[in-house]
Amino acid sequence: MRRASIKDIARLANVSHSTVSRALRGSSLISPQTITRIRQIAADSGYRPSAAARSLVTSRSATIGVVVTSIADPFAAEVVLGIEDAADQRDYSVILANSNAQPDREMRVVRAFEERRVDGIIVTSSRVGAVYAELLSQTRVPIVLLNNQHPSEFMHSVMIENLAASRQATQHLIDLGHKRIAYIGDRFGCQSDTERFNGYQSALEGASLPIRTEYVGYGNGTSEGGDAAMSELLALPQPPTAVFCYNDMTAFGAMRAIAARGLRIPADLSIVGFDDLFFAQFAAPPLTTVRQPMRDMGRLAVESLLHLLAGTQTEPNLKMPGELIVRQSTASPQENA
Amino acid sequence: MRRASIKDIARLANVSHSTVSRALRGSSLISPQTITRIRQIAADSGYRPSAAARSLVTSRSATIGVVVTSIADPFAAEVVLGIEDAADQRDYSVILANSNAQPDREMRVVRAFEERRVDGIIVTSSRVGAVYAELLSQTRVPIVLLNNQHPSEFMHSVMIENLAASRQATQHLIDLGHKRIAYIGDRFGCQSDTERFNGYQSALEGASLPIRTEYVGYGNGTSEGGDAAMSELLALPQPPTAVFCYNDMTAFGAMRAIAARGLRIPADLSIVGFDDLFFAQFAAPPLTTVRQPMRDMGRLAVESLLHLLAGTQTEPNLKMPGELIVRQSTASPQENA
DNA sequence: TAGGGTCATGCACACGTTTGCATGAGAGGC
DNA sequence: GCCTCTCATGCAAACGTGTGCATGACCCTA
Repeated sequence: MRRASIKDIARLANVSHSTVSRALRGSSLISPQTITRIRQIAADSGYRPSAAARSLVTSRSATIGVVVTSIADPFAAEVVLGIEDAADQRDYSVILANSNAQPDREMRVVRAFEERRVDGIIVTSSRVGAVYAELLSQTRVPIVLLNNQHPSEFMHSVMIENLAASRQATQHLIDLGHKRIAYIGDRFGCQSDTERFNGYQSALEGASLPIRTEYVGYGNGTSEGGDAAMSELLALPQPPTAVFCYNDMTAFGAMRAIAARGLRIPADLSIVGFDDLFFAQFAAPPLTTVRQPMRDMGRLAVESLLHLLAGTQTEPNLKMPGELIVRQSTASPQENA
Repeated sequence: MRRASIKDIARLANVSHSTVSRALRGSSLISPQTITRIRQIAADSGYRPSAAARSLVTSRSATIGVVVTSIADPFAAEVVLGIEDAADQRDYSVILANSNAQPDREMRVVRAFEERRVDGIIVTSSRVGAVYAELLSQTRVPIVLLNNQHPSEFMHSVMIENLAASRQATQHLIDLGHKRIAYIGDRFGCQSDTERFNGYQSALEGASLPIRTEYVGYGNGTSEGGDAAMSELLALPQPPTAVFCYNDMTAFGAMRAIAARGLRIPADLSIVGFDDLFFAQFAAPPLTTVRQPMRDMGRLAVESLLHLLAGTQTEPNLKMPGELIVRQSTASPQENA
């Protein structure tokens, strides 16, 4: 059986379908009694307006498309939670797509978004290159990038304040008395990595500590990468006493490599992560890390997008502050180290 | 500027818009030359068919709605990854909605799905009660429940084989020589909890071990719940030597409670979880647990839904096997225990 | 009582697609 | 040369909603 349409309601109420349309939208053209009467009938018959028909005539879909590399990435999941929450409050729906960092998949995703006429797109932590950025910019849909890894001035963005946060995290290690501080980054050199490395470097320089190239390890943002990079650092003749990691996943891998060699955290080595994933507090020991306000960043991305849609003027490039969360993976270095 | 429509393409190609429609869909009514010519023109002008217009006439939206309690829940995230992957392969899009277990939010979600005329709905790990189930069953959209907590025969479902998996997990502890084995469940007594408890009970009975009520703790599926329940177990005059937890989050909380008292895992206590969340391997020590094939369950839910849509006959209630993953959180009990 | 003004409602078109049916052009058989 | 058949294409309606404009009822004023 067909779903009830606006015309069915009109027949039941002995009015024209335009009156029903206006009544349901609360138009001031319709008398209050008619409005309540029609609304009652609509509710009784379980009427649901067709979003497709509406968007066909209004050319707005009340839908935003969200691209993540993988929703199984806890960072992305938290961001999407914030996005969906903010979208829901404004009666927007969220279409989710995983890119898996596969170029062909990215293409399909954008195409699907265009066909569905999403009102806007939010892309989180994209690592895909210039080609994709160009593709995105060609589509006429407003776009907000969240922690994007390819700077592009013409788009709106929400970013974490990488430099200041990394400097603070490194300073924390310096304050504890560490002098041999390593950094495990992301070998693909995305923007976050560059900025976090700069913060690390800046803190060391501020403390007149040397930047030793052998203390700069290269992971890939995953635990495996952190494990491998940490293993190399530990094989050095004079290993570091503290390590600042590009992100928590890298830190988890590093911690595993440390434990595998029978070393203790923080007695033998201090570790600092970045993100404050939910699991950071359950690591052994609980991980000192920089908290990214992931949900708020998601919410902010939605607000930024809606401003873009409404045409209201706003700051296009938003920076959110990170917050250092000190737990038990950091301590002063041992005397004999 | 308006997006190019099928009529714009028709004008460019000097044909009627119906010919364009058929050509793009590859109808055999249109000559091959015309098809390639029209497709070329459409590609050149960046034409994207309007999903809204199409779904208006076909009354199919190529969209499935997914309800999760929270996408930040790692279990839900993995499931959704599988869902989105399978959906993408069939050219379906996924609309994601978080219920946060709030009844009013549930209502809004279902309403939004109905308005968007989703072809089907997948609900994962729903804990909401009979009212919601009734609401769901009233909507005429096909529904597949994944690890649902309220048995309802009339709907399709994908479930983990709780009983067998729990029995196996408990048997693993029995095989290690444990005799005082506790279970930390979910106080809200959802279906998964009941089934897992039954598996635990069945294994103990098989080994002629007594079921001691003081060894049945009540968490709530979160780490806090596990922490509290474990604390009570440890306060017993004769604490257990092994604990089987309702899920990994509960196990993480239990491990924290154990560590807080200076006890060691697995020397003093063995712990088994359920889910095999990504983080289980990084716990201290890495957690022995039952793996749920979360992504495959998500994929299967999509296939089940599409069968439902196509009207093809299939098994409505699918059960997936769990797999015991033995890591380092379980060992034989100490002699003096 | 005629005219103007306000208010509530209806008419008809538009949005972009799919699809049943009609149409027109050839080709082939008688 | 006419009829029929096939093949490629066009016409027009339909899906469900929003909205500019017209319409009709009613009231008020002169």
